[in-house]
Amino acid sequence: MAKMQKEYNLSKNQQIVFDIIEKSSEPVKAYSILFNVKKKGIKAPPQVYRALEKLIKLGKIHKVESKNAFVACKSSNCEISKATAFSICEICEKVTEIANNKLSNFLNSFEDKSGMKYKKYNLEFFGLCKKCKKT
Amino acid sequence: MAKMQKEYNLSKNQQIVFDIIEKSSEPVKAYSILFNVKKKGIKAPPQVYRALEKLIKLGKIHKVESKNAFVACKSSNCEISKATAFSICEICEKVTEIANNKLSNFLNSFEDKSGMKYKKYNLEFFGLCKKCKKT
DNA sequence: CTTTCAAATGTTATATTATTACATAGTGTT
DNA sequence: AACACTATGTAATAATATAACATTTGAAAG
Repeated sequence: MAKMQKEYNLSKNQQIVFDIIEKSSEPVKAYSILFNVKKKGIKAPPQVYRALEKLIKLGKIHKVESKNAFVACKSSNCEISKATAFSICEICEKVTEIANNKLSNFLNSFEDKSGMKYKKYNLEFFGLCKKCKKT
Repeated sequence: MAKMQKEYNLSKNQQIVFDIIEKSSEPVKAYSILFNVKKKGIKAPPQVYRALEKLIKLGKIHKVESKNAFVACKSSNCEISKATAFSICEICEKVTEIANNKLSNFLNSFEDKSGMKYKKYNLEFFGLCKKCKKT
């Protein structure tokens, strides 16, 4: 049975920061993380930012640029992910990672006339989620 | 002869800020703008940020989220633009707005299973530009 | 022309986000 | 043990952005 893959060797601080982000149902800001981990001995911004940086490199979290906040990667466990797409509700601010093959195939193979080949992208869609559309 | 459309009624500060951004060949940061307009009497951050906010609303500039910097909209003069796509070179950091119908058509009509309809998107591609690829 | 209202401005202070710099400690080799 | 590499701790500060409030401007309506 396909149990979740083993957490890949995160260091102490990395694991602490990752746990906070993963447990959250919404994007978490760096200083909110910092506040929440004071009790665990992490006291200063660089400790948090260093962990965030590493977690991003590992593909375990993503930064939602328009919000300066971080979410755990849901689309594929522990894979290094260079292609991210989010949907963001403009009212309730809910952020959801989009996993859609048509979208990712299209973007991963996109080339424009500039001759630039893209290895990585970040896409943020804005609109109204189902719930907020009704009200 | 199709002369550039009249600048649509920008206020004094808005015009000053826009001129700086438009003349730059690269994305401009808010505090860089602030520094550059001190001589014109704009002295404090809110003056710059308010102008930026308005210019974004008007579609005359865009924010490059991953860089916290601002570029003039090149793809269509003076239109309110809710769909932005950029290519960003990871070495030289050159940022170019992508105007590509196939891309914009695809994204504008994209719908995912969440039932969310998107009115707006921002896409940032990362890679190596032609020049940097060679080196 | 003057009243009115919304938009824009000026100003001070402060909040939020992120990095630099440097010292120390752990971890896994050879 | 010696080495290199990664991670940690800590203080200070840089960079980005907003809040709050007073005032002015400019266009539209009476």
